[in-house]
Amino acid sequence: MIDPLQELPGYLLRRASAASLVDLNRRLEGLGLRHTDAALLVLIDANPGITQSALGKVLDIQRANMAPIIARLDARGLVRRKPVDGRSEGLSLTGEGQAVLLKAREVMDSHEARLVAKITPDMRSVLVPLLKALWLREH
Amino acid sequence: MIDPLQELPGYLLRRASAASLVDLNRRLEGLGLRHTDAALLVLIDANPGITQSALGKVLDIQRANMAPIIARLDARGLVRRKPVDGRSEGLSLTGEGQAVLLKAREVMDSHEARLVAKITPDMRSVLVPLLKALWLREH
DNA sequence: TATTGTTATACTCTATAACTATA
DNA sequence: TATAGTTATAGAGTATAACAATA
Repeated sequence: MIDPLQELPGYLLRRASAASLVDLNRRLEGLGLRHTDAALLVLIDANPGITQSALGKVLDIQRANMAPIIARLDARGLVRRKPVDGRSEGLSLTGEGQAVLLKAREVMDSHEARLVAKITPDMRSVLVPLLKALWLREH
Repeated sequence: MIDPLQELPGYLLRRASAASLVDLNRRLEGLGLRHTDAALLVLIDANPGITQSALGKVLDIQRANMAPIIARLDARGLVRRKPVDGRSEGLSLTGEGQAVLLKAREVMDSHEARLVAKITPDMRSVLVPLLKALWLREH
């Protein structure tokens, strides 16, 4: 089997990401969360009062797609909505939301640790700046 | 805005991959291909006679999902099927398929070049082994 | 029994358009 | 006019189950 894709960084990036994501979602299953839910809990916790649309901009999720996600977190009692002005609502975590976040952070942290454990210390030292650079849009 | 996700390699991996994939798919649009189609053309070209199920194993696409993808490439006249035994068919590129692959390779190569151009030479030297290592399943 | 290709189907994720109410 | 939230909907991508034909 000749696989010319094996030397393409873009392809490898995609496969590594997909594999990591499957792993993370599997491990979050027990908490009834998807990776996006976990990311949202982290962001709301770090920025109490943040709005749906601001969260959507950070995570590149459109307003229309944010609505049902936040509605679900709200219905589960993890998130609280408090009107900021007449049209937007500031979000914050409930006590239950904070408790779930704690467990989600454990899952995320061990997931990250497993990921980083796969590479050498040399690679580890450039990993974050490397991925941030790859993420940047060209102009 | 405090964003604790910015320091998580797994999160950055996902965002970098998603951004890169959107870019690639946009650039393949003119050829009427998705990134998966392009990957399949590359693999079929490099391994004439390969079967659907073998391709699915390489790309982690299930048999059930391969069927309509190959059927579409066949209907477009890019791929030819030749029975290997009574149940499996060896795939190869038609002349038209090879012509489209040439253009797809141009798109892919420039996409890869743009991606690699975002990072420093230091990072470049470890990029492929780094991503391969991240991709590996733990045991 | 196991494998190849296929169909049907359901679920998630994503994208667009349109509506409301508010600024 | 522009923005925040929402609803509806369509398109991908992905997952499982089941079937026929063949090994």
